Amino acid sequence: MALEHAILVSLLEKPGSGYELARRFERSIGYFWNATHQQIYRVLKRMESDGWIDVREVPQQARPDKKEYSVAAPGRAALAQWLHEPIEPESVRHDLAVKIRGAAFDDPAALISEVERHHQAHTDRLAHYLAGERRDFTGPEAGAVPDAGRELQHVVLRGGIAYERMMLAWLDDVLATLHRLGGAH
Amino acid sequence: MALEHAILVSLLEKPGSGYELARRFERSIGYFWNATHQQIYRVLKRMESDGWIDVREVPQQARPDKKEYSVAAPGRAALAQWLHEPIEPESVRHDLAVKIRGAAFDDPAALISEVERHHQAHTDRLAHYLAGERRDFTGPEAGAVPDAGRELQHVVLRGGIAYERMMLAWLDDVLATLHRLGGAH
DNA sequence: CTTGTCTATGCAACGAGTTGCATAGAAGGA
DNA sequence: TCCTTCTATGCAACTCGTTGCATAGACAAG
Repeated sequence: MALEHAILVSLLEKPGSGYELARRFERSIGYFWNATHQQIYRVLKRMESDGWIDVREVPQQARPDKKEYSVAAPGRAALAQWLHEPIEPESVRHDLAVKIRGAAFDDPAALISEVERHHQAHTDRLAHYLAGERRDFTGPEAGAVPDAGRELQHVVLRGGIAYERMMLAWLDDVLATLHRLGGAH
Repeated sequence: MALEHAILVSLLEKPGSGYELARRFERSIGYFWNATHQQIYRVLKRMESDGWIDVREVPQQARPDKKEYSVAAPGRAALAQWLHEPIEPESVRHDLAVKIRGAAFDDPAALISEVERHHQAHTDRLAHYLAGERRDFTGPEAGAVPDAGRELQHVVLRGGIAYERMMLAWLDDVLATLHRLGGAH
């Protein structure tokens, strides 16, 4: 229900086409809110017909023309309203947690390689976040003049980093547990 | 796609009715995988017609009769198969992260009370987890005889605890950032 | 020269998830 | 007495999300 709002934020940060939004959702924003290009195109259509966003046809050479979207006044208002509404604790879906509890009824040791794969994925994502932090949030200007947008993007990124570190520590705990159960067997 | 599997795990841990499953999803399991009673009843129907689970009508006094479900052999097999399939890094939806980035285009200070509400919710959930851990995973037998199911439930619970602690630390960071931006204003 | 990848947009169909409503008896409080 | 809450199940309608497929030009590698 908040894909519209995620798109509004992304377009306020920088106008762009549906395709570009889809790429952003794959990279930065998608780590906190994911969406496929189909979803994005459909929602952009609706937002446009609701007057939340404006379109501009941008002709290009050597590639198809694109439609660049930017946020209109009603879209800004809709975002402001959403920001003032309370939201509920998000609904989580931890497949891995379900699998771990399920492993009690199968072979726990068989999960080890799966958990190791996840460990690797989180290691990669952490490295990606840290590289982004070094690139975008270090240097002399950082901290001198407080830019709200920059500060807020940084605190969200710090959240991503904290999440990945927590996950890695937990996955180590899970692996140790699985090895213990496998060995006692 | 894995609600079936979450239900299978829950029914293997303890058979029960749709209503009981819905309550479990509200409490323990729902912190890692949430579902409404409508979804559960619908999926139970499908699982029953697929032969994954068995039903038993249980008459009761002073309350409506219930249908107690338990896992049949094909259900166990389906779960085992799923456990051996790799799963992708779960898709996340952090509304709050979107709101925080969106606050750059509104009043950051207006988010403070919202973030404080989330802080409170996570404090409560952490307390709930810790109480559960004290209740179910302490005492003389804990650690002496390694029971796989118990150990695996405990490691999942430790994950929940680690998650809540990480969130609380991050929300403190977010609050400090919002206060800094509000004060500089 | 064909195959594959990248940009760019979109339809159609299906499956998953949400919301509102309905039933119905028992228990407990205002 | 009436109102609400709890147990227990379910239908209907709707929106959201996913998957498969299609188009189409440009470019690079084999």
